[in-house]
Amino acid sequence: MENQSNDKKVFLLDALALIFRAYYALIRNPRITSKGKNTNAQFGFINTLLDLINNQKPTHMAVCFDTQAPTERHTEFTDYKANRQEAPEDLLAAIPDIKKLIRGFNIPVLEVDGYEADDVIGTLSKKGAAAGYEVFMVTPDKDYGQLVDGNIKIYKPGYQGGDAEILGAKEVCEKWNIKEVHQVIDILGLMGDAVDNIPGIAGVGEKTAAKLLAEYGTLENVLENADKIKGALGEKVRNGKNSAILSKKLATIITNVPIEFHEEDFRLKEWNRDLLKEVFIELEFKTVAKRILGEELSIVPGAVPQGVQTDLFGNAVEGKSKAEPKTPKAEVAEETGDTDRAEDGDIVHAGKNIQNTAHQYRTIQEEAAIKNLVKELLEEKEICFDTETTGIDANDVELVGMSFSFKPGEAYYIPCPADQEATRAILKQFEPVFNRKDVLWIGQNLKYDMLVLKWYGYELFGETFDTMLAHYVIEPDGKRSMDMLSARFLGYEPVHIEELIGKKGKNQLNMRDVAIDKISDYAAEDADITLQLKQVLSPLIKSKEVEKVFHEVENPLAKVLMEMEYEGVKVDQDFLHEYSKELEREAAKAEDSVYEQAGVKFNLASPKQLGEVLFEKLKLDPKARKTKTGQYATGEDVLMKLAHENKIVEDILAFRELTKLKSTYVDSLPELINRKTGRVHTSYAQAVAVTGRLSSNNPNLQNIPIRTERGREIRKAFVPRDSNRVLISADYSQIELRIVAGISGDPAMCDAFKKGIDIHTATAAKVYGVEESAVTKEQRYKAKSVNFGIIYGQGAFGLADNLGISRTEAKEIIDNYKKQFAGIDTYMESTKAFARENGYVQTLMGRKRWLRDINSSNFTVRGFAERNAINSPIQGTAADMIKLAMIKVYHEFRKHKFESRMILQVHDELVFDAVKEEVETIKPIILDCMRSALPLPNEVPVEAEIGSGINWLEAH
DNA sequence: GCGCGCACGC
DNA sequence: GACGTACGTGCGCGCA
Repeated sequence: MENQSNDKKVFLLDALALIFRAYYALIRNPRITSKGKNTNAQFGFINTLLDLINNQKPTHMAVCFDTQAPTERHTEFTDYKANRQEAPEDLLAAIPDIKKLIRGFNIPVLEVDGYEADDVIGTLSKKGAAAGYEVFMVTPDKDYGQLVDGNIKIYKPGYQGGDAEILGAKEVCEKWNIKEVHQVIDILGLMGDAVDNIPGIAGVGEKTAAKLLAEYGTLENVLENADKIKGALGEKVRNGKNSAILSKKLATIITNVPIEFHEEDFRLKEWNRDLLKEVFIELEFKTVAKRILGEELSIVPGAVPQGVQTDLFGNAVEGKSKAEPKTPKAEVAEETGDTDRAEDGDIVHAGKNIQNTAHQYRTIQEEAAIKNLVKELLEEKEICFDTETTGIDANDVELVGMSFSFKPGEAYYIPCPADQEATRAILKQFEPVFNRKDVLWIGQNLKYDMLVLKWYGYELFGETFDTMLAHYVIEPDGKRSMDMLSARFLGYEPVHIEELIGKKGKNQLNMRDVAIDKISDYAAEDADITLQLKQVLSPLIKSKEVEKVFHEVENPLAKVLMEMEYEGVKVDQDFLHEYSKELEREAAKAEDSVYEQAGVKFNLASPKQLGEVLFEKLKLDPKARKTKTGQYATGEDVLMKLAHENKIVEDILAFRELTKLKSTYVDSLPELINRKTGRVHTSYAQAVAVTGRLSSNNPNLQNIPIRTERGREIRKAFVPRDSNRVLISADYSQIELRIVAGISGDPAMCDAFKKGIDIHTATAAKVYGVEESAVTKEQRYKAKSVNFGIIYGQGAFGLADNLGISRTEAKEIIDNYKKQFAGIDTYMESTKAFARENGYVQTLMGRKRWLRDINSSNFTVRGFAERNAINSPIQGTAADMIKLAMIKVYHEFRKHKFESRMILQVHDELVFDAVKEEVETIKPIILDCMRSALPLPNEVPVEAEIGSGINWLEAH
């Protein structure tokens, strides 16, 4: 389309279709109850219009308004389903506003009674092209049909002009490269439910329909010969006759519309600014009005009003505009006057460009030179330290070199030879430096470097400033590789590691294989950059007011985590081996049973194939849900709904569970056992989860099964390292709810915790207005779900889904909950208000999460931000608390010189590999550390439970 | 190599 | 049918 000159284009907008789409987007979401002015109908229309004007700069345009709105055809459509008959009323309500907008923008209107925009373009295909114009039609999906040589040419979804026939859906899909049948409907300018009716017969899928059409030629022939069609199919065809005819009528484009093409009728004129202003005020489009009218934006490219960069359905439109879109971040900064953002921007420019700055990187190998360096390092107050190693698993690498930097632009690299004795000798010379207590160690992900050192027997005693963690507390979302941080905060792109060792893959080199002078430059630069990053990030830590969580939580924790990773946990290989065989047998049994019942062999592990078998071959559910990629959804929730009627589903679920357990846990764990220690050493990611939680990988020990009988067995494989030890597990009880109670100060909930009443029972008693002793199991279960939902900021919809109850009932429960626990409702509202005001929310330790979308005018985006606003302080405070507890436990253990070790953290649980004689001594210490780590407001008590046993399952 | 669907934890 | 459902990691499939 690029080669089309603008003055040869005419754009047609089907206003009614646009409103229709917006309207359905509205009513499909039950949470949208607003019937106010500022609805999606108007908004969607203006978005599409502005998008078009800004991107395509048409000189000629017309709105094709289906004037008999709803026209005969639209009326028929809404009759398809009785419950949608309310549609036209609201639709009509929006029309006057749309008309005002059209007048404001001074767009020519084509009013042709009783015809669709489709018909108009169909007709113009015969008449308009002669005038030398290309006619484009903007459909609700913003796909274009182009008029070429009197025919409408289809780009992406489009429609066939002229005397359009209804094609078999399959044929249409093939012809226009469309995956989903419902898109055909969009193409034809119709809406949703007619999906089932292409070619108009309910219950006849596209494949069957195509077959029928191929056999009889036309739809009319199919219907005429309906009696000859055998069985259920014939029945369906006969029953669906009327809707088939209607479908065809709906989709047929009329090409004899009484309209003539006159160039001047389509030419765009000046906007009527006064009228626009009036309409915008009326519709409360304040932001749009300000941007369109307050500034000279008009239709100049590069001046796309950012406030309307969402599509018809309220989704953010990315990269559609030729103008460089501002990031949402920038937008927030602008709207809230967030000076910190501006500060960030300044830093990029204020930062030194290392490339242009004289630097001195030196490789230190001679003993005398090392002595000199050590002497110097003993004097410095702050030292940046970095290691180069042979791999990324710190528990299984050799040191290749170390770099130090203490002055920007200067750095030293000390190569360490493959001969480990020689490397040890070099390290020995640095021992006094490592042992310094009066030094601040600076590094990027120091946990890694400390772990490498630990394997060589050294420890860093000084305090630490980890640039990765600094960035984590400054900006918990977003990426933070060193290259990225350098580019962003120093304005410099460092040498990328792939330039040394090649792209990742089987041919990637080992650091050991790279020439020393090459590594030296790279490694020294890393230390230099990290040092400079510290200078930049340090003031940001202060200005963002996150010193507390940074200095008191994250930095000290890194060392604790390092030690836990170093210790590892022993797994019982024999047990897993046996269990693997058992799982294998059972999985095979379930698999065979599925094939037998399905009557066909396929790959059961493939959701795609399974979906086809279940819903096409076995036809278990004629209304099977599909995923966004067009596959049948076969998730657990979907299958469970079919479970009571079909034994095959049971077997499928069993197969899923068994193979999941086998592949993810039983068979993988032994492969991650470290050769040196015979244990698995997980790695904790300290700067990944936006809420402040840790995450665990290689292996992930935070998702070991516990829910099901068979899954739970796996916990038996986690054992103490020798027979003189046991495992201890200590976990917080209802910690997140206690935090909710504490920070909201809700008297009812605080009281329940203070009295030590089971919180879900207490909740049920309140919500259902009964005595605690009279609460039924079901009431407690429902109350538990509500409590759970509160923590996640979930609404009635999610609750209903979770409990399998109606949304009405869910809403009732929630309303009652809010009444009984008014403090919680207030907390949720005030948290959202705080977020709107400040652009962030925070935990008790001052850990912040910035919510740039909290003031978004898009309800979906804003809703997401609002849920985060509620959830993050809760989840984050729980994360702060256990992190503080871990630091406390670690220091207590060191102080008492216990040999027992903390080895795992699973969000609200700590696991210890404990020496038997110490068990009774350390249990109260652990509990005390956990309870006192972070006292909650309003005297809400913090409780923890503890147990021990010969494996993790028993300890729990 | 990557996106997706699915499933495990808290 | 499409919209949404806290925070994570990892597996196998299917496609490029």
